Amino acid sequence: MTDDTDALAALDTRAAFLLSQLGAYTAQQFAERLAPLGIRPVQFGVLTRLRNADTGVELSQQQLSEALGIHRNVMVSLIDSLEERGLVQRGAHPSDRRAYAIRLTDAAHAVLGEATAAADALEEQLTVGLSESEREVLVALLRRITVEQGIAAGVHPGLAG
Amino acid sequence: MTDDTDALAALDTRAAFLLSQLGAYTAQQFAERLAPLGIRPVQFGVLTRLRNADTGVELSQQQLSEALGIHRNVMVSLIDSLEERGLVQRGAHPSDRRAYAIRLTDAAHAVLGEATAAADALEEQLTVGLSESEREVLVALLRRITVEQGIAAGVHPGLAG
DNA sequence: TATTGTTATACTCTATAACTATA
DNA sequence: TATAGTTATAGAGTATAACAATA
Repeated sequence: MTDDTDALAALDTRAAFLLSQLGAYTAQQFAERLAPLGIRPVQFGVLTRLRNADTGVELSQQQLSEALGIHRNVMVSLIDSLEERGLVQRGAHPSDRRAYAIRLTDAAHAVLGEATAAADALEEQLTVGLSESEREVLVALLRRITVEQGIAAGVHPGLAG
Repeated sequence: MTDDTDALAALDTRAAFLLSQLGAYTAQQFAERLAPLGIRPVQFGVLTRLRNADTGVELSQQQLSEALGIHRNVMVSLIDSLEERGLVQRGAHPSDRRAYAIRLTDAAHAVLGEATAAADALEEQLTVGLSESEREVLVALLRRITVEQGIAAGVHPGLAG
């Protein structure tokens, strides 16, 4: 075994490198699968957060920013793009005249369905070589790391502003 | 359980989301650990590739670009910055007068030692909650995914140009 | 006085094309 | 004719500061 092979093998035995490498690959693949729907992963995150809100609860841009770890300045153009795309509407906020109440349109629910199917397909693509129990072991280990590292559920650092 | 909790839990049961989330976090942590050394992850990749080269083999910028999946235009300023930092030198290429032979300096070997220590510390930080056998299971599963997806060993998509 | 949404600015990254010198 | 290195340019993304309206 040459020095070169040793060193390359060493990279592949580091969880840190593999996580970073696979994370970038996965994000790229997801972006490509979302592209035909006209949205990017960060916009999918906004739409998902809005869908997950309890019925009757009005989310402002500020609340969306905090929930997703995105700066409120960035949220402005993000909501702009979603509004132009016809996926959200800026409505009057019931209790704060400074804020907007961001609401999903019917078109957004349709797009969310297709985006969820894209996420399912990607999950299948990534774990095609694993048995169901292996997939569960992987997810359990990854979840334990996120908990240990204090990463909030559903908050993606790569989308942070 | 509310709709909100269901949906958040669902994100955390997707290997794809966890990989993307943890990958971004890991890359961020590594960048922060490298910052005191005055280099970024992509520069660490270049230095590592140079160190891994067989003794006597001269690597050109073009060869580095191909090995790391970075565009050659980007490699120019990358080598510029490493040269200004005193970590590499552009020497005459022995067999091609169009190309440079990129060589590591003594300072680079020192920095590589510290960077490797930083990578070790990050590996420890990420896997502190896992037993040694759990860490091995995780690495084995991640490696199988990279092989299945056709991701070349040591090539990081996030550094691609 | 603090907060919501907004805009402007600058800085970094990235993607593309084109140029030169050599092969 | 193709390749190695370089430069210029434009676009995207990000970070900071500041502003008007409202709390």
